[in-house]
Amino acid sequence: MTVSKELSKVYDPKTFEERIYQDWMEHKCFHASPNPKKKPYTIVIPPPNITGKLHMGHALDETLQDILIRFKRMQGYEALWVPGTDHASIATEAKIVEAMAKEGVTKEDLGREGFLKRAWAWKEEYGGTIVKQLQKLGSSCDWDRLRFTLDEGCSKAVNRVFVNLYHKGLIYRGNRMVNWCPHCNTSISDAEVEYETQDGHFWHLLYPVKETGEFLELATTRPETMLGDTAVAINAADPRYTHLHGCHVILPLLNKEIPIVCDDHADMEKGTGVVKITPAHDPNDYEVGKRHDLPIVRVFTYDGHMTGAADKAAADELFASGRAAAGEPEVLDCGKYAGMTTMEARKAILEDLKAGGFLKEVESLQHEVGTCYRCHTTVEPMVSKQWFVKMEPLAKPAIEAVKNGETKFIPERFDKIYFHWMENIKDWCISRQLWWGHQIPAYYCDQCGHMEVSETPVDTCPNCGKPMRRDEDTLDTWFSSALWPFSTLGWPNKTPELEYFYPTDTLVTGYDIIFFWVARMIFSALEHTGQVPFKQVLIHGLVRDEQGRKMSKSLGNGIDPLQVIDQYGADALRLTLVTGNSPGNDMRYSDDKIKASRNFANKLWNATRYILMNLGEEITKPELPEKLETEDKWVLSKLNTLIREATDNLERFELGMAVQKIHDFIWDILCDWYIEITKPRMAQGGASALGAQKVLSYVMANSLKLLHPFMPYITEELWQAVPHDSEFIMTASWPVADPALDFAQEEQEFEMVMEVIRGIRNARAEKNIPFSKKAKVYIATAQPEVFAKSAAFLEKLASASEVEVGESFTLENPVQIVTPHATVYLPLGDLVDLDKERARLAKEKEACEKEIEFISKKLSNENFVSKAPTAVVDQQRQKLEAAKKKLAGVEESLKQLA
RNA sequence: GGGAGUAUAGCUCAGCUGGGAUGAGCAUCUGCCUUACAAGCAGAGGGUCACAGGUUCGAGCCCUGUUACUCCCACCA
Repeated sequence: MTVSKELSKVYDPKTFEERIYQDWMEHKCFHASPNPKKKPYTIVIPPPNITGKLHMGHALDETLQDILIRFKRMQGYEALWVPGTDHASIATEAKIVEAMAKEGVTKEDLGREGFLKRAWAWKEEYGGTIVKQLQKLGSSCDWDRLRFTLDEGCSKAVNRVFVNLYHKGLIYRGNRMVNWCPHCNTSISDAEVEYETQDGHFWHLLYPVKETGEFLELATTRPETMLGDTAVAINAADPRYTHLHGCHVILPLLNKEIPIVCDDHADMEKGTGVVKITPAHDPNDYEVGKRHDLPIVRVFTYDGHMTGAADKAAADELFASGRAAAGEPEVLDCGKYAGMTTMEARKAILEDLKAGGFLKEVESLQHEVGTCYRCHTTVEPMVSKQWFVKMEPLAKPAIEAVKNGETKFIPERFDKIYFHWMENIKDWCISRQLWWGHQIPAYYCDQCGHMEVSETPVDTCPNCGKPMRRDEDTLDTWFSSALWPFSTLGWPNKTPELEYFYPTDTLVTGYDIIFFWVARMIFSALEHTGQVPFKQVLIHGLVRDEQGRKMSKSLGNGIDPLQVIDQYGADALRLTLVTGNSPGNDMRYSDDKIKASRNFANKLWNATRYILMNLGEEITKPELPEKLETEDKWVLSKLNTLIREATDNLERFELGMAVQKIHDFIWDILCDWYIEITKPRMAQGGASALGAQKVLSYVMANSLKLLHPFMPYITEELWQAVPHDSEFIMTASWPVADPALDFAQEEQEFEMVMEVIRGIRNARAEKNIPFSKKAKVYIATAQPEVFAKSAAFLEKLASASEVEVGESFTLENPVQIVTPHATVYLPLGDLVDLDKERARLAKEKEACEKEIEFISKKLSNENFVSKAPTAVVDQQRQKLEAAKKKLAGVEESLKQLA
């Protein structure tokens, strides 16, 4: 890498970010492989969808991961960050189908093979976009290990898992009530249903009772399902309907006789206490149907229309052939309604009911309607034959693993959400009526009805020798991503990577996919590898817009991270995302924040320029001079504290805290104080200047290291420019506090000088004295040695023309600034208003007395002294001492003014 | 119907498992182009830590209750 000691005057990330990333790549800085000499640290990326475009959520997620992985890498771990992408079955298939529609081509036109060919071509063309975008952020993933959920290795893992679970009886196929999306034309899992509050109606219908001729009133929000009613339920204990036990109603429009059954599902408190039962299209009714052995009559097609003669014929044929599985629904020919969409049918049926006198009234209401999380089409519950994972046996150990701390959520409160979900989990519907995905490894013989589940293709029936047909369906996308932490490391093969890097360490993800993904990884890993997939789950929140709204396509309020990077640089974006971010909480993005981050980068850039401008040729690596001045010791001691605290914060995943402290150190301690203080020394030249140069280089090198995980580009660029002792900062070692550089005494002494400087600045600012107007400073102190060498600092930082240190001074009407350790006299001549000075000092006196009273009261409290920790008590005593000293000084000053 | 989160300076948020809020950035006001940086420097003003109780020597932090906003879960016909 080229060393450029000439830095431009203004921070311009565009000139180096890309070059640095290339350099890292060429030098394989991101690569990790099993290394017995080091401890592993592993993160697997939450694989973004190949259809995806980088958004702020990704940017936050990747930034946090990159900070952790860079930190651990510098700490000496063999740090592996496994990257990859997700095939995203529904999303991708929908996208391709949409593109095809523009050309007037349908899936069916191409056939399965043709479609998949096209899908893979699409993946080759666009699937890499998101990867390039991740790289712009500076993500230090091991790109040699880039994986895809549909690649060979992941597919092998999927098949192995499916077959294993099947043979253990944990995967089964059957007719069950599932959520059906008529738009995506597939079943979806419970987790994929999103409930939305919608305005709807309660239609009160009247069903005539066959035996008595009376009308039973019941209400429904979905009248079109009435064609599939196979009973009406009442509660056995309901006195209103005792006389109807065992009776029947005549289903309007169809004139079909269906029974009145007694079931607890019918709630006497609600409405009329009568409920229609449609086992094929309502989860509750399905259960009632099972209890009463009611027929299941399907009236909707899978693409959201009313069934007709052809649908019925197909079903009838299935029954006739004897191949109908248990629970196979019958199908109704809906006659005049056949072929209508469910909404059209609703309208027509209501009209007919009204005409027949079966519609009593219409009531408006708001209710929760299940919609597809992909397309937000209203989900139709349907009985359908699907594959399921039996969850209860898998959930138990997964709950246990979090309970006993093998996997920890950060913050902890997400435990509860996880437990609640796991404890109430239902079987997971994993089959999807899609083509883009892992095809289910099940084979059927149409001749004898035999089924084989196998990792390898089964062409002929082992039972009767006839050809076998593979299940057409594919698996839920989340089925493969559930295996991600181990499938990417080579499982089911016993690879060295799996051996070394697994279980992984930290999973970083948003709280929105705990159910979809995190929970499923945990039970899958425990079941198939016997270990948890990761030790910690660091949960972050959403990045919202300036007004706190969720960023969304429909609102058009999304901010493109790539544009931000283009304008301000990746480092500024990263710093913005991590600053003030605390685990589990949402954050707001704002332009002001990004500008503040960019400004910090600029500050750091210029501080480095200052160092370089003053750097002696003989300094080639960061090293300390033999003789350290008080201010050197002060800054080094502060640096030690920073190293300890920032490291501690990082280890506890308090990334926002860590970066805040590093930021403050660089800006306040290093730039505003230490650099300023070196200026007189630089001007002076000689050993003193050289010493300052060395300390500056040393402190800067360490600051850059500490900041590197957060702002990798700028720190690398600057590292190359300042004296450094490692080729790349990203592979340099993490700073460790050196106890030899703890200087408590000098820290305190220098703080005394700072107190004086602040005091003078304050007094001058109050009186609006311009910086250029210098004034002589007299320091009266009991510790003259502390202030002996401060003249240069005071001249530079407090506009002192000259400094005199002594035990006491008598001057004509000076401004007096009192600190606990000194009284400063500023002879400002006409600028001093004696009355105002007296008033100011009187106010200070009052404040001191108040403070003394407050602390004394505290210290005279027996309980406080005996019960509070000694450190706290000592601190209070010190404060009291300081306040008393200051009071004495103030009183003395007042006396002089009197 | 259950559960969770949030409530701290005008705005956006920190506050490390209790020790006087020197809180931070932005915004506002004052003065400075002090040769690294005006994307900067030095200052100032600004807070009953949502409300009411309780525990404690001591509460922004712990407990109880209340209010407001947000989110998640749930089969209500």
